[in-house]
Amino acid sequence: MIARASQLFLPTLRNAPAEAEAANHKLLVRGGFIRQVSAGIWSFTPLGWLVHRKIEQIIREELAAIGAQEWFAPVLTPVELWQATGRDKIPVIIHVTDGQGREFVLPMTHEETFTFHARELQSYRQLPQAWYHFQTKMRDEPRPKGGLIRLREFVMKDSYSFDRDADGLDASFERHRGAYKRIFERMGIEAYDVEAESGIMGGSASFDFLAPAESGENTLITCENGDFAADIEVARTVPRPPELPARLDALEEVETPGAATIDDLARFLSIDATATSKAMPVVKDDGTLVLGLLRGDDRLEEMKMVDALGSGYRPATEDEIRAAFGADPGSLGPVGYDGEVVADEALREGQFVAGANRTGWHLRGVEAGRDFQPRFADLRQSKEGDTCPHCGGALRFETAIEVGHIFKLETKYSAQLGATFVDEDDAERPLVMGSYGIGLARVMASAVEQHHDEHGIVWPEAIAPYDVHVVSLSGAEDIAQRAAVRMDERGYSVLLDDRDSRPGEKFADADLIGAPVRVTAGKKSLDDGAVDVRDRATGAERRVPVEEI
RNA sequence: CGGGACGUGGCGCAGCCUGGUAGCGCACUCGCUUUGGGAGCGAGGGGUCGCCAGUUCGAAUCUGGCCGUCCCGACCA
Repeated sequence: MIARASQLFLPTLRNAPAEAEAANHKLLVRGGFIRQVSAGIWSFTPLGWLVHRKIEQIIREELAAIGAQEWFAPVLTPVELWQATGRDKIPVIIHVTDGQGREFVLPMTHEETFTFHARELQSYRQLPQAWYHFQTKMRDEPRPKGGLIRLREFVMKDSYSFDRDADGLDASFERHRGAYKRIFERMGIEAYDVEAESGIMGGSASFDFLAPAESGENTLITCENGDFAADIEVARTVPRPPELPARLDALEEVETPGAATIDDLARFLSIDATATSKAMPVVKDDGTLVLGLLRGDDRLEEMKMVDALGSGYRPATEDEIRAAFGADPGSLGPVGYDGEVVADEALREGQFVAGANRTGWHLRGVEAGRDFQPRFADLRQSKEGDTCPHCGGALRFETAIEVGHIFKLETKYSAQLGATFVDEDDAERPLVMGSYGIGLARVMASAVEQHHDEHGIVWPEAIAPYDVHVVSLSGAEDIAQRAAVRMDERGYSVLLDDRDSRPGEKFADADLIGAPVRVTAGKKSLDDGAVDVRDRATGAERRVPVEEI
């Protein structure tokens, strides 16, 4: 089909709105793909919806290829279904009440609804099943941001797999993981599947798909040799080896007046920060005080601490610290402390300087196992300078957008909602479930973040709103028309800019809108009976006779 | 929820400090000229200055409250 720009709503802008900061935000608004209605709430214009639908169709095709079946499940969901799983209490869930006082939830994902339907699965003979739909999701985001990156309302593709056992789930999970890789590859989006936190979804394992992008909210770590990729929250990378002074046979007290920070301490003792340790007393949800211990140059990764403690926590107050250690913060250490000590793996080998639990004093030569008995855990946050745990290669740290997340839910939802089946041995068992999401708007944002230049968007072919953008300049309308028809007949989607405006304006809009190929018909090419075909990505242009395009 | 910034026509901005009847660029309408990277001339249209109160003869401008949007943090399938 040939779309005529003169008849379309194509609201391109010369300037981005002042509040736009992220590349996807600026360019999608300027290019006329999206318009904001409220914070985190956007309309897709006809142009933007073309892209959204292309993304949707690629996802649909790849899910069909693994045998998943498309549904359409409602947004309005009786609250009782969510009370059964306890998720009605999640703060970001939006609740509504109808005119008769009935309560509903506007879901952020559809585990409850699909598990409700899965009650109709009766026998292992019907398994496995994989169901999905595209539906609007709602989240009461406290802080929407970054254009399409963090939204209060957005379309998600969410799938749910139902298996009879863990092996079945593993297979379903891997099928989805493979489909996701193909989806992002087809869309021209660089994305990595990395281990992730399961958060409030629960379940036994989960993987994020992270697309490197400047305005992303996650930090992705990748190895230069391509054998490692992880989210910083769970990454276990190799820290720089410590520079330790000569070993001591026994502890040695040293006065360190006024040395309250690791920097002070290292300078005062003329040692490297890697030869020190850092004490982080925290209080668990149950009120227990635990001493976290890190190497001096490391920072605590809070998600890891939660995992290590098996509980939420908060930093201890100064009063609690004095009561437990008898010293001020800044002179705390594990030696002589009678509570639990959780030490980072980096402190397993070697001797470090630690606080002496006596204000203004430290201990040299502190050695785990000899001077204190810690439980070891991975607590440190990966940082620049760490090396790859597989090959020792250099690591790259970059921000990334979470475009997909896949979970092994096991039987969490099926057990709570009574979705059971009868197995081969006549036993009734809960379905073993997985759930798999992709945020379409985030995919669109990622594509723009990864593919743009100073002039506008450079859409990957598979999700471009149009395949070809024909610029019709005055005097060459006929040849432009012929070129458009020819492209159309060859199966390309064509945007024909037949508006009565100046060449510069048309070129600027073509760059902004970002179709992969631009075809210009104007006086220059007219004499040759030709058009100029330009590649949006490279800018390479060549003159081609109309009959040959 | 804490910190910061901003709110003046569709978009970008000035005016506010020092109160006096709202302006610029782009866009829009009409006419003429122009046409390979955001044209020129002429004539026009469009704004409760976020909202509410207060001070004042008079408020876009000063004061108070509220709302909205963006950024940082908290939070985050």
